[in-house]
Amino acid sequence: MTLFEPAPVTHYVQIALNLPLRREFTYALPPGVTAQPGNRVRVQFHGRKLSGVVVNVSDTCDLPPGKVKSIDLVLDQELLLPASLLELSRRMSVTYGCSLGEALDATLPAAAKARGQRRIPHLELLAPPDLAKAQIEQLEEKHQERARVLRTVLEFGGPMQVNDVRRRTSTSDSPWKTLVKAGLLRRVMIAEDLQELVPSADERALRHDLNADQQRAVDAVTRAVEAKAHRTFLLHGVTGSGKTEVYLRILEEVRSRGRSGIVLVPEISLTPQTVGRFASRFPDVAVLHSGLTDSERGRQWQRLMQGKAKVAIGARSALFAPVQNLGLIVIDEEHETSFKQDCTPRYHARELAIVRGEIENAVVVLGSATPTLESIGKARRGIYELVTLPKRAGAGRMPKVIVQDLRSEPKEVQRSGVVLSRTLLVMMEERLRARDQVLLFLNRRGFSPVLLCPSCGEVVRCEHCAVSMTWHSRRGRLICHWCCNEKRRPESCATCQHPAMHELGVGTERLEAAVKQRFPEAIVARMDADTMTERGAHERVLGAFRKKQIDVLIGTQMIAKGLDFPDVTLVGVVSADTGLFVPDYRSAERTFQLLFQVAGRAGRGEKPGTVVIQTYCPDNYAIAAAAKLDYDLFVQQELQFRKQTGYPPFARLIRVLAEGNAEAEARALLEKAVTPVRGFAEMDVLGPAPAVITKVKDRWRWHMLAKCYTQASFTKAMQALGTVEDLATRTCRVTLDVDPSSLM
DNA sequence: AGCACGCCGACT
DNA sequence: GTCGGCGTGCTC
Repeated sequence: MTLFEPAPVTHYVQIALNLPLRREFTYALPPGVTAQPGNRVRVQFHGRKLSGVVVNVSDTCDLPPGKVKSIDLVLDQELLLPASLLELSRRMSVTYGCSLGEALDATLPAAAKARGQRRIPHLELLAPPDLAKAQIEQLEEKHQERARVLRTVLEFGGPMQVNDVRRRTSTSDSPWKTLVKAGLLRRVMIAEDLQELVPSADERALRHDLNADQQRAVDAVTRAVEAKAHRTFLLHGVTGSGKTEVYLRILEEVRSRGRSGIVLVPEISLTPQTVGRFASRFPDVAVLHSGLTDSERGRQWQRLMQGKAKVAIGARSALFAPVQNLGLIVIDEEHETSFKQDCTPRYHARELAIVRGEIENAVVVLGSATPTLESIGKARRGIYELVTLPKRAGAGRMPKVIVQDLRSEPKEVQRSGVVLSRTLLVMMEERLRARDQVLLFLNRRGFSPVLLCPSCGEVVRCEHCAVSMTWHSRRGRLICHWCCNEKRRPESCATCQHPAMHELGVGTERLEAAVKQRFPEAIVARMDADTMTERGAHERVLGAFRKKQIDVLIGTQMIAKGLDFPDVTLVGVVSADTGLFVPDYRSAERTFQLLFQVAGRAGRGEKPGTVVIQTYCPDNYAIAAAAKLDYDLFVQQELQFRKQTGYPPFARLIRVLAEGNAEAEARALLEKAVTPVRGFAEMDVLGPAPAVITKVKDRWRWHMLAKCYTQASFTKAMQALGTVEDLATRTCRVTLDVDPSSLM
């Protein structure tokens, strides 16, 4: 027994809250309560209960004592955020300009936040379908939003998540609430759709023997893992070169050394097949995806933290898997845009993976058949180590590519609207006769993107957005692809009263009609956002295509990636130029990538494949390089362009976007936002300028772009721009976007 | 982000 | 005379 009781020491904790406030708050720990950095706690904040994360603990506090409150309680002691993930969140907040609390919120699994079965609001049709249809007609003229919401739920054919409805119809809460009040819809709480991602059992990843290139890749990465130092590898492997087998072997090596691995795949690749390939080799895989219930995700988290699972696989957010003793992070298809989060915190999982690799001395492997210029640029400068798989591993051969110059088509064909060249038509006929299958790719939905007055040249524009409206013939409406606004097709030109409007350009609807007319015997199906509104439509169409119940499949982006059908021997790219003239420094890269990926759909089986690329610009370097399936040729030219213009990989971009009800307001706000970075060294500022689409949903948009040529100037710019979001007013919003994925 | 406080226009 | 618009400021 000591003579003096130790004086009760009050401990203070710094708490990060999930609010757009770029600072932390100090709370006191009640006597007897302990907490450490990484603990989640519940606190009273400005009259409401919030949960936050402890980021620091100290014995002292320099705030006036009356100001400091005590924390309410420490939540789930056992789910302590590891120090490395706390550090990763810090780096995220600095790099992407969000608060630490926001970064931590992205890092913690939605799972660990609320326990138990989560119930999600859904909307279902209450009125009989006939009545609903009649109501849609009625609402169409006066209440567009309500009509859209009702139609979307009707077409979906079952309870649909409120959030999905809002996203699909581009509306707020009020239209569906009004429909609920009117008794047409009902809001039901449904336990989260357990789309359990059961690893497909028939997806046995057979242990293929590695070829020399694959073995070299495995050895190189394994050596780096062995060295326990951070390194980044860029695995450049053509389609079908067996990248997955390489990942699997490296993971085996990682696991056999008692270390763990994380595999990130693009959202669309997170399927039972993909997961099955990993699960069949690693029984201890933890699958992290959006379809998990909170409690299930919490369980996966526990398994990883306790080291019971050593491999985590998932989309973007699986980067934050709390694995023990991390050895490897794989980013498959590193060029995919879904690795960039498009809401706060706007982090890029690929870039953050490298940060995590640095923090935890882990190796990062970026894999792709068409690496981004960012990654290949770093590989060329020796920042990443390049490993190539130049040959296809299995039976498939690279397809033959034919470039069809549309300028040489007869004028009457060009004028007819749908351009299907003679070459493509002849080949389609031949392949269909042989009972092979054909894919036609056109990255534009609807019938025609523009309705033009042939007399005065006016086009039908959206009243709410600075874009033309797309004519959708099946629905018989003009639709704005930015705000979903619809309207009736005008009988005559609104400006000059000319009696007929001309359909300019080709979308998938028009293409479908033309193909059906030209090949009446063939079974033609279309896959785009308009035909895929029903539940399960995706699987149904792809299933039918696999069973060869469909001869020609027409589609947008949706069919460009990952489809693997052995009887597809012809792929037609109807218009390779569609994305080429979008005012974005990446338009050539996107075009090349898309063409390369689409070409990869042909000749996946024994039979050789052919790709026909139709274009008005056969000499454009992106198209010419894609036609030769020559990635290096494209990169060589694109790097030159990027160097001249000062874009990535020669700069890191920061975009600031202001959106306001009046153009002047957005502009003025942005002028204010730029001032702190004007005249900085080693960087350039473009703008303020109107955004490419300068008005969306009646909101005017201005932006600026900071091109930072060095790490130092980037850091400095972020310090200066860190607070721009605080300039926002009630009517004008400001967003900061590092590594922006779109400049529109 | 939320929420309170506070200052000027159209309504019982 | 009050109800309510949204600008401003603060949150340990």
